[in-house]
Order: sequence, then structure tokens, then C-alpha cells
Amino acid sequence: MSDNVFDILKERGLIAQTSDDDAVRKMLGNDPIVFYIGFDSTATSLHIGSLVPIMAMKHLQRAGHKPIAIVGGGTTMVGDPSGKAELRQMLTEETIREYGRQIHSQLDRYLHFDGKNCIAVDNADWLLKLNYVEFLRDIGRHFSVNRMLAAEAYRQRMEKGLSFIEFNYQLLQAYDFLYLFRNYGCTLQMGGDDQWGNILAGVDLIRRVDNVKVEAMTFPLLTLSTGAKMGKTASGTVWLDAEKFNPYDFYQYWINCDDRDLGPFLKTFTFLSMDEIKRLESLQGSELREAKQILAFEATIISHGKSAAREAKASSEAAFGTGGELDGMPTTTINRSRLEQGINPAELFAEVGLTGSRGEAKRLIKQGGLYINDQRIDSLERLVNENDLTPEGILLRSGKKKYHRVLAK
RNA sequence: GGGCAGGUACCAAAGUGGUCAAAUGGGGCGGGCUGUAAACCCGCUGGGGUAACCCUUCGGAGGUUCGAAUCCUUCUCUGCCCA
Repeated sequence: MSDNVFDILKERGLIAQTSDDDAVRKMLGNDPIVFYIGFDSTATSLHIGSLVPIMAMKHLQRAGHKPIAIVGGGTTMVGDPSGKAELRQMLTEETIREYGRQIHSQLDRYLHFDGKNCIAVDNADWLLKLNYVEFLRDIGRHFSVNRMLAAEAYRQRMEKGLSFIEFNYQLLQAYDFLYLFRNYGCTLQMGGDDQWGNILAGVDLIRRVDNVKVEAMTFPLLTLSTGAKMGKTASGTVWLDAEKFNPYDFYQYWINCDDRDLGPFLKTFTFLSMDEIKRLESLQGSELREAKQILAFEATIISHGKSAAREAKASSEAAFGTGGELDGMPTTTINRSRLEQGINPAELFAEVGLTGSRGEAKRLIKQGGLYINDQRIDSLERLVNENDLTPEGILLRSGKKKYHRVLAK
């Protein structure tokens, strides 16, 4: 098999479209190139959806190419209408900066910015300085409104309405590419397939103003076999930040994936060899659990490191099988005196976040959905007290698989 | 700027003075069956309370009324048509 990273991405199903397959393959097979992906600063943390571009960047990085990550302070101020049903909430400049800082440090964990072979830039640095009229004359004139309106991304929005600010997003993203091309020699932009239009706009722009052919590549948008969008669970969005989304829960997210998603997930979210992946995919029935454990372990290592992954794995095994330590389990420590008095379980479950409210906890108790140390709570009268305290603490469970450990001090 | 139609819970969408914490569908959650999977069946789905009941919610703010998601005023946002 070829060691051209293009072929690796292709084999893993990570390529949706390119501007020119042969040209892209050739450029990736030769000397190191500079490429970029943009990340919006719309939240304090990236979520699992950003993992696809991150993995792709890592693949190219491993092959010796030089990544640039744009943390999009400038473009975020405008807001990308692609794939959005309506105008999204406008964030203040200050908020966007703060989000950008956090996202920058997260990306750093994956990519290790060194300021030279791997850098992060904020497009606010150049976009905010643009002069409006000058920009219109130099850049705006290269964009055909007719053509933009024909694009799927905008056509959808013709129904719901599209504000002028959003309509400009594409110009700014195209300009980013031009800027990076001129200042960093960046010749390839990648992104999710929903970005195809925006990315191509940049390719076109560079061809028109600098008469150079640069390239574009997009990744397929991962949807689950159930049709749902990836990355939502009962505990909310699957964030990449360990503070916002516990590594144990992260591990469980992968364990709980649908059988049908296993193969694509292994290819996309781990660096396992294709041979190994083929072996895992061929497993049948309950053996698939083993494959899911490997998926979960590998994916957790990439995002949270080896020791967190080990803890998560051990806790998962402790909760669902035999043996293993519970140390990676989300844990809350409470005052021993409260146990001595006895705690209303509804209160405790709500407090540790296993249920959204006491009312919900009570409902679940009535439905037989809450457990203490794997024993169903069968009465609203029951209190949690010292007798429930095991050497491992008290293991609370909501439903089949949401666990939380309580320690007393 | 003018005219019209709208803003209801996570989403979509009923409701047009009390019987509305608000139909229905989706989603989500719990139970059963399983493999920590899918499909399927049953149940739940604002907060507090064992309960009676209390509190908060129908774009925002005022008002009418014994009583408002429902009527009035005003503000605001969105869509459509005209300019």
C-alpha cells in the first residue's frame, strides 16, 4: 500500500470531495506543504464534531505537512450560514476572544503548535483591519451574487431569510485562504463538506487575483446510522474538554455507539491500522463489544491521554463487568455527617447531576430506573446512609448505564 | 418606509377568556427484551412536595378581568408582498 497520506485518508473514508484528486494526491505525496483548517470560536470548547478535521490534520502532520489552524475570531463575528437554519446568536467580540483562547489551547493538545511547522492564527488579526470599500473593490468584485444564490447553502436560507452579514461570510473565508496563501504559502484548505462552497470560493479567489491554482479537500459529514447528528448524549454535547465532559463519559460515548457506526468510527477516530480495523469489523454479535472497547480506548487516548483512558476503561469495566478500579468514574465527595442522617436519594441523584431535578429522580424511582450499588431503589421512603457505603464508595446509577460515584469524608 | 402574517415547552405544531403545566408528532429518558448495540413493546417527559397543593412557563413590558397562552396597548424580533 502507498504511504501517500492522500491514500490513507481515502482508504479511511475521510475524503468527501477535492478540487482535483490527482493534483491533491500529487502535492501530498511530494515535499511538505502548508495547509489549513478553520475553527469557529462559537463555544468555550470544541466538540466531537471537530474531531474529524483534527484527525485529518494529524494524518497530514504525520506525513510531514505543516498545519495552520485558524481560530476564527474574525469570521465568527460574522457567522457562517452554511447548514444553519437561521441566523445564529451574535456573540460579543470579547466572548469570541475568550472562546478563541480556549479553543486554541485545546487544539494545541492535539497538534502541538510550535510557531513554525505547526501554527495557529486568528483571522481577527487581519479581517478586523480591513477597509470596507477597499475590500469590496479588491475582493468583492470577484464574487458573483448570482452564483452564490444558486448554491445549496444559500438556497435553503432563501426560505427562512438570510441577513447581509451572513452573506458576507464566504467572502471573508475566501479572503482568509488568500491571506494564508500569500503570507504563509498555504496551498490547501480542508474542512467539513458543508464548507465546500466556502472553500472553493477561496480557491477561485486565489486563481483570479494571483493566478495560482491551489487546492481544496473536504471530509464527509459524519451522521450516525440512526440519522442523528453526532455528539449528543443524555449528558449533553460531547465536548473535547475534560472539564466539560468527563473522560469516563467520553469513553462511554464510544462504547455505546451503534454497531453500524463501528467501522467508520474506527477509521475516523483512531490511528489503528486498516488490517486491525478490518479484523474488528468482522466480529459478530456480542464480540463487537470488544471492538467497541478498543475504539473507546484508542479514541480516549487521543483526546485525553493514556492515563485518563486507562482510568476510564477500568471504571467502565468495574461498572459493567467484574474487576477494575472506579477511579476514573465521575465522583462527588459528600460530608459523612449527611450520610449519618440519611439522605433522600432524589436529592443525592439530583445533586450529583445524574438527574436534572429531584422531581425527575422521583419519577425515575417510580419507574424503577434508579439504583444504589446496583440495587434498584424500590421505594420513595428509602434513604441513603452509611450502610450503603462500600470501600469503593457508593455507586449511583440512573438507567442502564449512567453511573456516578459518591465518596464520604 | 407601507401592507400582511407570525413569535407556544428540546424541535415541529395545536390551543383564541376558566376544564391549560398546555393536544399531537419527533426527539429524549425509564422499564421489558438484549450484547453497555439495533429493532420492537409499555411508560414518563417544567420546578418544589409522600400527597393535598404551591410556584414558574406560552417573544418583552404594561393593562382589562374574579380569572389571560388566549382580549387591549406598546415595544421587540422573524417571514411574505410592495417601495
